[in-house]
Amino acid sequence: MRSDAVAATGGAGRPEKRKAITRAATAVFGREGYVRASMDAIAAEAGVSKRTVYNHFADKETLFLSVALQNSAELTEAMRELMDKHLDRVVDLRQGLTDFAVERARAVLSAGDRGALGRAIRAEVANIPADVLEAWLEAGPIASQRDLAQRFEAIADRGLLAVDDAPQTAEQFTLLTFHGVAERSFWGALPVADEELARIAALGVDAFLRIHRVPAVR
Amino acid sequence: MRSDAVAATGGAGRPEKRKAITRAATAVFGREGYVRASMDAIAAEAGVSKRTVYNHFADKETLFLSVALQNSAELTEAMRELMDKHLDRVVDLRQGLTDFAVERARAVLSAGDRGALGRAIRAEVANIPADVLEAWLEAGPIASQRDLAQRFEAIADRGLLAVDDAPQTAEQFTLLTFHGVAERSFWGALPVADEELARIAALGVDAFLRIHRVPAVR
DNA sequence: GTCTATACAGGGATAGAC
DNA sequence: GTCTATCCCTGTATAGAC
Repeated sequence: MRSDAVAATGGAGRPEKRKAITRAATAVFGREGYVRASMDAIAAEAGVSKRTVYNHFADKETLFLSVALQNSAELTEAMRELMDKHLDRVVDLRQGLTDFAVERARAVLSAGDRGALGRAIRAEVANIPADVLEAWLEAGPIASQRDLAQRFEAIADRGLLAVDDAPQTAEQFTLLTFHGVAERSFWGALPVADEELARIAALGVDAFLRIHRVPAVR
Repeated sequence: MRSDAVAATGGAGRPEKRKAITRAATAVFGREGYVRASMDAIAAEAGVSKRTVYNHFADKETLFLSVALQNSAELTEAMRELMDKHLDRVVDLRQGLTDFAVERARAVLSAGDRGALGRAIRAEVANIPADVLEAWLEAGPIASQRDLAQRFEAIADRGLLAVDDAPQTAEQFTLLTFHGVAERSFWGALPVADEELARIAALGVDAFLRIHRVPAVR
């Protein structure tokens, strides 16, 4: 893919049409993947003519990379809200972490096209220009992990957790509570039962707390 | 994809041609992914005519699913050898686990087409018939994890590790020492520096041992 | 009798033209 | 907004070669 694709076409045309196109593109790319998705299908799903699609986005690649970046930022924002809800002012740490783990997994891996596009990107990684991939990572997964690390730092400051390397701690938490389900469901391609999700979150949090338990005061 | 694809065509023709075809298919599917790979390219890479490819495999899908299953079994065998080497008769457990983690990550995620095909499968998961996917999982990831769980049980029997649920322990080990690199490299699509690999393995083993440390005898 | 080489029918895709 | 030029891919068919 070309690296300048994202900036190739500006914001011509009616904004609501543009929004319909990006929504449709997100859904279709998420369902079919980049190669299988057709511009015809996207235009049809957006309820506009194909000409209109090409009026807003120079080509298929531009459209894909554009919605990828947008989706990445949206998902990061959704993650931030989940952290606000479950990790700020937390009293029962185990409960807060478990709830966060469950809701994060559900948000990313469940049916909605939120996370589905992430699958398409992961599948196309080898064909995405390095700078766009970096931007996607930075707006998405990396930003979320950085955010999570900050929460852990705050929790450690309150004496609820033993943390010496916050980013590393956030990484461990994500591995133990999220990646198991992500792998099992192939990043949401296959459905995961809600109980399975809760079971894995609980086990993961348990292991996580065993690593980072605060030494008893004596 | 059709579910009977794997059994669709028998073993007609010269076996060495067949082998060349499967090797080429593994490489091309691994490089390009299922949709982008063309039967022309596979025939060319195998050094046979396209007609010969169709003589051995009914269609593109049959070929793909066939090499997928074969590759899965081969990878499992390679993993088994790594475990034999590093986890049987282990003396320094931390060292053995770390070496295993590093070599496993290298084997699956490094340039060779061993693990590359796994990427193609993960990308196509939504289009693979459930029973074939199950067979692939059973011959590959699941078999390896079961194997690893048995090693941990043996290690626990020797008093080197505290294990109460061996499959769960194997899962945690894989998450902590492998999935971080797998995710970072997008299952081998992007290169990973060898030092990065060693660093993550060491950190993962460290966390793992903290969870499963044998209580001191008193 | 299997393999090579090449050509071809049929379908579908992108992207542009009218 | 439809229509079309151009290309590529799958799978088959038709030649001849070891």
